[in-house]
Amino acid sequence: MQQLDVSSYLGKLQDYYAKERIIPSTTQLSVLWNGKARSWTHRIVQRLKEEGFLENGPGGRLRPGPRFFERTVGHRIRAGLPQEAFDVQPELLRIDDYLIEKPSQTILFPVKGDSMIDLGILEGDMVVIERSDSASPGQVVLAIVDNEFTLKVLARDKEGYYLEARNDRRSGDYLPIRPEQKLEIYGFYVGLFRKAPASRNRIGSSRG
Amino acid sequence: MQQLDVSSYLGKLQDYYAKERIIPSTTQLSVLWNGKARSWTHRIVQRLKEEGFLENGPGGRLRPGPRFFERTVGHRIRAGLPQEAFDVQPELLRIDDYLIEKPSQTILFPVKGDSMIDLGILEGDMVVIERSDSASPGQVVLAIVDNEFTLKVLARDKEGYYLEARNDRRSGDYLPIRPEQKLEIYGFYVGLFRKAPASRNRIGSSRG
DNA sequence: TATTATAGAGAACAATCGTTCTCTATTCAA
DNA sequence: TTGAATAGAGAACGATTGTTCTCTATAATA
Repeated sequence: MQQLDVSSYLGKLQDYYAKERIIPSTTQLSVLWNGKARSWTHRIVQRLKEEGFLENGPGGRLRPGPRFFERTVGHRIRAGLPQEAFDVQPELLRIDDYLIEKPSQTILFPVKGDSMIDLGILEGDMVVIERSDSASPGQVVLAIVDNEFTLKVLARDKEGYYLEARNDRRSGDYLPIRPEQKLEIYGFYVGLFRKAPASRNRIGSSRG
Repeated sequence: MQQLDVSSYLGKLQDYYAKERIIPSTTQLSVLWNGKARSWTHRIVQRLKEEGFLENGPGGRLRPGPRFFERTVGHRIRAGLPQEAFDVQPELLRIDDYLIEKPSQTILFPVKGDSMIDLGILEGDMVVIERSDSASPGQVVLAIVDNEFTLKVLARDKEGYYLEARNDRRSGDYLPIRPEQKLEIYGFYVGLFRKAPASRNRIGSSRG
């Protein structure tokens, strides 16, 4: 009548995955889980699948399921915290996987200037751009204007497509850009990442 | 005498992996690469291994190699010609390595609220936190207040340490937090990443 | 023209795969 | 004490695996 404690098996598997980046086969899992029989291993795998930690990819191979990357902060470090503040282990999740859907059509771009600051896009950020010739109004796009790349919001009115900045405080400096002929779009914005410069963090604690 | 263009094969494989989170078997790769013979597929895989895009994990299975997650970084100025990428080698970057220095001491944390919006940290962003019990004034820290995690700027005055928000427009809503006893710091902010929700992108092109 | 590398087909190998079956212990609750 | 669930062993299945052969056809080079 007791519950099968699947978590110790899962823990070992997660550690293995963090190191090898592969879900092992049943045979190898048996070894990893202290040499149990393959049939038994298979049964545990079934449980992990039912609970969403594993799933079958194409070809019957195992792969991480949606819950595989979960881990609770409280459990690991602060048992006292009642809050279910679960986070994600960076060893398990690749940020890359999270941000990029079509690697072959994705390019990273460093952001210049503060024209998109209202969308939380700062100078020095790296934006993730998915290549595309076209986009919809309202989308953030990387366009080519005067032989330079520029990140702006695509907009449209009766006169056609144009580009808008997103910086209310300096809206006078960033007037809408209307192309002379064709508006050339290079791709659209799908995400960004930012490394906080140690220096920027330390800039005084006084607020304007 | 011509070079085998392995990059188109690699691109398809990278796209597949981004979707399925598995490197397929030789047989499946043959299908993915437009139905080539298994022996030929195997030869291409060998090349990808030589170049560091793939490698053999335990059990002979394929897994992503060290170069598999490299992404190209564009530069601001567009090279004069419509065709980019001639003999100039593009700069490559691995997002995970860029953001995370100490994986075992790093956690990812989802941002709640807009209290740090002036630093470009928005609701729904994932912040990269490096564990530490202490921090310097001016640093952005993840602290524990009232049994909840909160991301704020660490500050200090004659009365001691306290936490500040960074939201000028709603500064009245985010008053400095002064702990009753000890200020408990969980770690400090080293970066963030953000996936642009498709819906957020489409929110109208009109500006307040 | 002869040569060489690319691009591909097809067969064959032992090894491993996931899965299913039947058979024991052990443990715990009714 | 009985029954049922857990925990595990072991054998066996056909399918798929990675790999290695040998054999063509094409295309570019020397």
